[in-house]
Amino acid sequence: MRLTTKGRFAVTAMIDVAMYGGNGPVTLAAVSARQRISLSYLEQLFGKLRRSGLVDSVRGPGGGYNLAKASDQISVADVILAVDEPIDATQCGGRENCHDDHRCMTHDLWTSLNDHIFAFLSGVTLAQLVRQQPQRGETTVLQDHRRAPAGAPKEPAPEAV
Amino acid sequence: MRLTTKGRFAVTAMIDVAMYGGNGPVTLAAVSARQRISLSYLEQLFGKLRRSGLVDSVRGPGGGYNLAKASDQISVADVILAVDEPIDATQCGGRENCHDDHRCMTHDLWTSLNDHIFAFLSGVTLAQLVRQQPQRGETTVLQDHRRAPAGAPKEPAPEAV
DNA sequence: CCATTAGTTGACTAAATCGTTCGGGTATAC
DNA sequence: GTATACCCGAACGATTTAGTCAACTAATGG
Repeated sequence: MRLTTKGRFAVTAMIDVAMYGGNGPVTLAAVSARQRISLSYLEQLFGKLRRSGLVDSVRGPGGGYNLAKASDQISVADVILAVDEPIDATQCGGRENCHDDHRCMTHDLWTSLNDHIFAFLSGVTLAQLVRQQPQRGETTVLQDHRRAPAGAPKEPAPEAV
Repeated sequence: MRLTTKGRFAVTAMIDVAMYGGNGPVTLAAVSARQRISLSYLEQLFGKLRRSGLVDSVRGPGGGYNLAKASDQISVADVILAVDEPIDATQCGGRENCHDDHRCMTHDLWTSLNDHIFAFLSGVTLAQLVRQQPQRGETTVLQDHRRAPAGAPKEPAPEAV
């Protein structure tokens, strides 16, 4: 399980679709405007989300994206797995990587870690996240994931662990 | 909390120091040879680990690195935080990023996520990891984190989540 | 039918990060 | 004073990130 900003973008966009998808498909242009994510980047992400079966696309005017499943059936882990490719192919028991025939020392650690994080993220659904949102009427901005400019004052954000 | 292979390298190396540091400092050259990590990369990582107070260095012949604290006082989270810079400076309550005065939608999600992962990694100490290792005599290879070659058969590793 | 809307695809880019290599320093033990 | 080992920084190729551009296809509305 890799954790980058890419997954955050995808989750943010999916929440947006979940929130605004009540009446008809949500267009990526609308998501882009609301969440300040580049349209083309969203296209890339939703291409993966669609191929992973998390969203359905409707082409033509009035088209856009719908969640393929109910929002309580889509977990954060699903979204992140769809867009973030797996971190590592080095399976220790395997062939080329671990030389000699020694067993990988950190194998158990990372297996356990991955399992734990995955379990946690699998337990968080889009529905839960939507429910947490303050239901303001119009364009609720989620979060700007863009990196702060280099010269910005660097007070440590408590959540930026 | 960012999760990349960089942190894995650092943890692997720290486990090596914990295991072989019984009698005197451990040289990075030895770690490099045992764990197949580039010496210069180790130097970079241990520079950060030293500045974070996780290891002490001894210069000159017979020198090397010692753990600055007992191995049960150093957590995986400590190591990863030392070498992996924080993923994101976008603190939602903040200035430039979230426009208007809306609160960040995913703020709670990522705070909770970070806390959870951080708590998990904080609970895993080097001592626990060392204890898990099969105590073979000589050079126990931990794990080769290098990416598998492009053409390799892509059977999905169960732990590569 | 046909123009418009909107998804789909692919190539291409700048920047950042990753892992590594190189070349020089500086402190210390022998 | 020389070998050892930490220390520092520059540079590099490969990969990932985030974003742009352009061409294409499908479906709707008039």
